[in-house]
Amino acid sequence: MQQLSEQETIRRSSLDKLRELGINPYPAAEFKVDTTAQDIAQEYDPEKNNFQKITLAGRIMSRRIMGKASFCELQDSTGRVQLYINRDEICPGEDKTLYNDVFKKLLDIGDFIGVSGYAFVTQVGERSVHVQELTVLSKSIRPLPIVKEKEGKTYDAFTDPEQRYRQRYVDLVVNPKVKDVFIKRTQIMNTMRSFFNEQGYLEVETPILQAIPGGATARPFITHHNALNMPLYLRIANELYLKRLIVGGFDGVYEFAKDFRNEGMDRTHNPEFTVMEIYVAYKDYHWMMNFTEEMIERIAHNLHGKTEIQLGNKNAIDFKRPFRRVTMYDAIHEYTGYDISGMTEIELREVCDKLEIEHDPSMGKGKLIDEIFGEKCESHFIQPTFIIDYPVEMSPLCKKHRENPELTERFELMVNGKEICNAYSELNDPIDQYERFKDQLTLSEKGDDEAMFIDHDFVRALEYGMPPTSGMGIGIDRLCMIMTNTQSIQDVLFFPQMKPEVKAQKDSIEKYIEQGIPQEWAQVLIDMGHSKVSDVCDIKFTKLHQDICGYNKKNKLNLSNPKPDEVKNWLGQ
RNA sequence: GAUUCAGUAGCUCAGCUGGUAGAGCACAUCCCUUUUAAGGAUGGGGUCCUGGGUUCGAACCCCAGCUGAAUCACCA
Repeated sequence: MQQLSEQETIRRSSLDKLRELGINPYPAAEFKVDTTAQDIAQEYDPEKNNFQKITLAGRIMSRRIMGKASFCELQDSTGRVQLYINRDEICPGEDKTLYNDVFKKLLDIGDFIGVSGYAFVTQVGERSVHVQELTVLSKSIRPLPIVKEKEGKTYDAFTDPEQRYRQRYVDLVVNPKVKDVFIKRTQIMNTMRSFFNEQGYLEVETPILQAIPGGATARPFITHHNALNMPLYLRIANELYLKRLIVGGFDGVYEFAKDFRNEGMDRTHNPEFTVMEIYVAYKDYHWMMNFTEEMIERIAHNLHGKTEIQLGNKNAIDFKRPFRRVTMYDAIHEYTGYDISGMTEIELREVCDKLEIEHDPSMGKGKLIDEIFGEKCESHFIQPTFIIDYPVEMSPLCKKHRENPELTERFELMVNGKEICNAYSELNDPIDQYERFKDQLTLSEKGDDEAMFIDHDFVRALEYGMPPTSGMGIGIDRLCMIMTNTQSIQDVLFFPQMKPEVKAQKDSIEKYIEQGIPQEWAQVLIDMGHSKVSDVCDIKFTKLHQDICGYNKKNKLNLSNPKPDEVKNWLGQ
């Protein structure tokens, strides 16, 4: 057990004292709440004299204790409300324990309480609840960081990103704005759901553990199934499974899917992330562009009541339909001056050299074009723009362009210089699909470690016949970042991936005793922060003797100090 | 993976040129009151990230490491 801080020790002793008073600090019974902080803030009207018999519950977030009357702030899921607590009101009889001891001494910031009483307005004009009954609902034995605010200025904010992400529960309690982002995230997903459901499309679930990680180009996470004794991969996409369902006869299917990619982490990448993919039969990518526009416009509108969204303090983005549409070749022409249509791989390499774009022999035509676009064009598309008609090499699951076999019927939606959607007229020609998979195999042999695997079962499904279909995938996390104006993917994920918290390896007390150190002193050594017997033995016995005697005195342990020679013996020196 | 910056009390942070570790909030004891990041008095609380080095002396300088952040690279 780690050494407790003074504040933690005090809270634990408060816990015991509550029990001695016959108060269960963790009661089991339901506590019936009928009012929230928000109700009082929005609907309480002193003239109407409403909210005169109410019960609410939450955490104590601040206290101002005075003689026989106190104020504290109660925070529930909707916000905060001030409570006025009067000694003689909550303790009508002779026994003032509930106020003097329980409220004033044994309760702390962070504790959950339930209160009953009536709403009123204080002399300073703040809407408050006059408490008549107080119930302890749950004791907090670890102090919360205290954030205070006055006139819009925040004091002592809980800001350390590492702690905020690792202990999101604390972040949520003390930084109320954090909650808003996550509420909006759910609103965004709900808007999409109802948009799809209105059209009669079916929300489905497909496997996360896949024998062949398909549907995208990325390095997967690998795991192992013991009973089958075979490797399984966490999905990098769900595309191939959703298309199988279109083969099976659904007209429209969609899934909000957690995908996993074994790649770097940064402001826009988390190893697990959420993608929504939708597939609709008998449609093409033109239809899908219109559909996507309508969806995005509706999301923006439902969230903000308008289609314009301020990003940071520079770009305002307008999601009003229609979005601009630019072919990839035109985009490259626009920003580099080169017309690359019809160019061979060798010519493309020359263009890359002139533009000072790095390339290596493993890159095919598609990858080269992708590099040029990514390097020179992508960042320019701030307002929502569909980039359409990608080269065939970089889109192995996409149908060839109806007019130009070098291209595919694909679009990506760029917003604020970042891609958020990807969509195709889906490739449904099984023979073409098989050939494209084989091309991927060649790429992989050339050294591209992200090229796709061949999914023979998927080809078999296509052989049975898939109707013309258009599909679209959208990164929910990045969409949320744009829609909530946040800069980091960690801000839209409750629990972003972190490096594990490092815990020093500790030897147990038994190991100290085995070494020959008496139990009481072994405990002292552990309390002093020594974690390894071997390390302790390396300390000079004279120094250690001084240290432990000092510790004994300082902490008033009342142990009788050992002699230096005894310490020497413990350590085997 | 590279570069830069950072790590001091429960939280936010100060600590000058190397010389006895500080403030506000939180906590404890007390005073007082329908108060507003309440106020007043007193008090407790520290592995100055870790390990080496330089020095009479290191929170501070040097080296190495750990952790985090930002930027870049990788990655749709």
